[in-house]
Amino acid sequence: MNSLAEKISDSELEVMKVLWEAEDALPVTAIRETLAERKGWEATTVKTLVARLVGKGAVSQEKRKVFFYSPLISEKEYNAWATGNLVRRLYKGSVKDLVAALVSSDELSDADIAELRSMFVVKE
Amino acid sequence: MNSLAEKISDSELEVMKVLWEAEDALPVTAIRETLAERKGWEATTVKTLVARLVGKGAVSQEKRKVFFYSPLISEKEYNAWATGNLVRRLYKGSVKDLVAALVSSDELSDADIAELRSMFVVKE
DNA sequence: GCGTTGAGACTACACGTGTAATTTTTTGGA
DNA sequence: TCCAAAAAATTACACGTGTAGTCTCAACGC
Repeated sequence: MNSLAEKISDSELEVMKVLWEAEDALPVTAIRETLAERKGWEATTVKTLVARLVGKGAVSQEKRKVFFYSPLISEKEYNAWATGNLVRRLYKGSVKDLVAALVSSDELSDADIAELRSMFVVKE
Repeated sequence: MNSLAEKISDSELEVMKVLWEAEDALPVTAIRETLAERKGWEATTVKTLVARLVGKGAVSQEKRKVFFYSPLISEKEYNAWATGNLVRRLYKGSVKDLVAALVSSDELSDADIAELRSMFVVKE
């Protein structure tokens, strides 16, 4: 997300998720079906969102019989960027502060904590 | 943030930060001065943001000689909520996935990792 | 008492977002 | 070849946000 793609909105993110789940490029009809089911959105709504994502450079379109769309940024990339954003916004850039906040909040189950601990122990 | 306060925008968050840093309620002039310095904002801009925060229930105003403002939600509370949001939005609610993503991205220095590890080891 | 000054209220305005309807263009089948 | 149905483009519209300007009213100093 080297400033290539502008900010992705909540609704747009839902579209990205559909594209990320697919191994291949998808026609808008496929996206639309998934999102009709998942979010109850109308076909034109989905079209609008896809168009905006293309405009933002987050999705590419390829003209076959019909337009096929694929993500230009990966989920990993986007998540890392968005998470970094949060860390900067709320924790002055300190990832440690973020994790500390998570640990000290009630958001984590004991199982979560155990898993985290094992991550850090195992992790070289 | 039991739906008491609606979403706080980026600019509004800057105001909240000023209020969080103060131990006491602040008149708008104080907020304004800090933000003029910090962000270059005009007095009326700050007023607007403060008013919106009051409208959202995130800040209370108290009439003294002049209005004094104090946060109705704490930084901890807000951060926990916003972080939880991110976890839900991007990591299907799995905090572990978030931390795993952080660890496997290049966002963490070795020192960060070491600190995190010690957090988990010490932490009962 | 009256005017100046600063606080607060009201207004502004463009751009992004959520959510679509309507219009136009293709295209495959009769 | 011409039409219907699907795909794409264009248009819509209200609400939130960033960023202020202007108007009004009260209080303090002369």
